[in-house]
Amino acid sequence: MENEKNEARPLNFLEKIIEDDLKNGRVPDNKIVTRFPPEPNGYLHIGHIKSICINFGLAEKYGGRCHLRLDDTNPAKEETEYIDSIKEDIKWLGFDWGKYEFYASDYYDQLYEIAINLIKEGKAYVDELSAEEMKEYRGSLTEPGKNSPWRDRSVEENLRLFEEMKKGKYPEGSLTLRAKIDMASPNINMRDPALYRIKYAHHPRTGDKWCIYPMYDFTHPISDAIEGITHSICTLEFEDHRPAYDWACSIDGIEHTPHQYEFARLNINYLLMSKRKLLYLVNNHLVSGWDDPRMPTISGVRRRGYSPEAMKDFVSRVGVAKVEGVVDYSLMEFCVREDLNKRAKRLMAVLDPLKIVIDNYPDGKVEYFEAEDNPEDENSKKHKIAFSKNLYIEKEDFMETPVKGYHRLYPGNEIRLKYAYYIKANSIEKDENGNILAVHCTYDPESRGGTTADGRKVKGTSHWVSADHALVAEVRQYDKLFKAECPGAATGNYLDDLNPDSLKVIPAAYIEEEGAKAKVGDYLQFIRNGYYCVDMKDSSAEHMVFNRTCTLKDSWAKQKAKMGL
RNA sequence: UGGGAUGUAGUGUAAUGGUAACACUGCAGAUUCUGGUUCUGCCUUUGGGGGUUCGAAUCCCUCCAUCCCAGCCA
Repeated sequence: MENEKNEARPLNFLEKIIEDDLKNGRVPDNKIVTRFPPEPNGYLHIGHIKSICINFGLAEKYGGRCHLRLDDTNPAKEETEYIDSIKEDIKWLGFDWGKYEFYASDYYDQLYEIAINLIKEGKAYVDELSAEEMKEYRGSLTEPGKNSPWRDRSVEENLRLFEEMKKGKYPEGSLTLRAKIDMASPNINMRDPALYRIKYAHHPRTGDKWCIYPMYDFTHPISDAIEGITHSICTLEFEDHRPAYDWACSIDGIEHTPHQYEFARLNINYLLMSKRKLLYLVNNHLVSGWDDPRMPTISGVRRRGYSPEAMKDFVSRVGVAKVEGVVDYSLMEFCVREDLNKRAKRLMAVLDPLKIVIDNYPDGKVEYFEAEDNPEDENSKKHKIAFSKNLYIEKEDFMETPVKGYHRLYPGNEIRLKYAYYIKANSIEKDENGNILAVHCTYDPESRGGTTADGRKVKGTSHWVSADHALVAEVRQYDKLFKAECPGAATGNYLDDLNPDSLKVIPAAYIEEEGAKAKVGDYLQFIRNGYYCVDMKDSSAEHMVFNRTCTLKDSWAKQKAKMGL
């Protein structure tokens, strides 16, 4: 099913490059090797799904392999918790790196040796410039930089200093090891980039073994080279680093030469993908955590009830290119709905109840009707639904004085209760303030099962539950976290665009009994209400909690809006 | 103002010298025991200006717009 959809798609620019490389024998053993290299400093988000799908997807498609490499070169920011969540998220998406799990820190010894050789070749030096001084010496975007006064130390002195740096003789920030490239380069990344800095931080994997840590521009290309990566795919902001990447790959002793390619990262309107901003939301309890169902994290969308297949379909539809754009949220919702429509089990749930009394239905009588689990599935199973005299329907399915175009229940109008009977509204029971307490109806016994012998049609079909049989559960109605397409665009502060209605809790919704069987991971549709899932954290057998994954398309709501209602 | 990149319907992505298309959105209609699904139709596109060519989204020149880069972050 998934493959059919992908087959028709044209090649993206990376696939073209790879096919060309393969065709021209530029790939060792004709096996491409890619890698997904997250820094374990936060939770993966939807943007990472694109990168994961590209890297693992390309490897799958061309019979190569994809490495998982945790880019752990900055112990100040990285934590084991993040490593674990990253692995879980990739697995959830259905990708498997097998034995190819690596850490940049696996290469610390090799990197150190390479640095020593660089020094010996006069291609690296220990600098004593402070951070501020280094900034000054770097020049600006328009002006060239100038050489550090420490640039021309002897090899011996550099070797000694670097050795001492490693041994912990110097405080943080006092010394760096720098590549000797070109302080006048128009590309700032080539103005003697730092290779190593001193950092007295506990590393999640190497502990306190090291107090000097290699920088990205040094570590990444060499890690790629060591692992035999053929196509090192990253996002656009690293384009400027490609010369540095190529510089590192050309260091003596590096035999394998990987190549870097850049694609545009995924942006989606109404969503924020910045780790810093997401972290703020978490720390300030504006959401319940990284896995809050409103978060654009992988753990968030998982808990929200999106399926990995839907997310993969989504990024596949977005495509891969070098144009920086913003994808419509509606495309993602489309993918989620399309996926869920095919797989979600249908249940009837009344979220905003209006009591219905079927006056001509015998007291205490209970009938069971059969409901299809999924009408989209030919082999759908069925389940039973209890019907009785006292029912609930949605409040919005009844109007005392109907507006134009309304074809649900109103006095004198006949509708169908799905799978059950036709009913007609007779009278309205109100309290002293005029609030409706119940609507009294009569049912047509001839319409049993939802159709009549005379073949007459009704325009409305409502879902319902039997008041005496319903499961009472909590329902969390999630909506977009931000109400603006580009949060913060108007005021400069994304918090101003937080959607105050992003979560509405319904403490006691009525759900048909079958709902009690729902488990974490099940995909559900509450008929006419939306797609739902069982909350993986807060739901229990005694107190079930359902999350709204997304709404159904609602053309009636649109029509009403147009009429100004 | 230095360097690097990118401009194709509202959005995303194809078309690499030969009829500009696919998907989403939007709009209209049909079907429907979910105002869902499904089906049909409609809307709208090559940033501007030159040039090469029988022919340009595609090649050349130029202008414009947008994004990225001055961490001892990745």
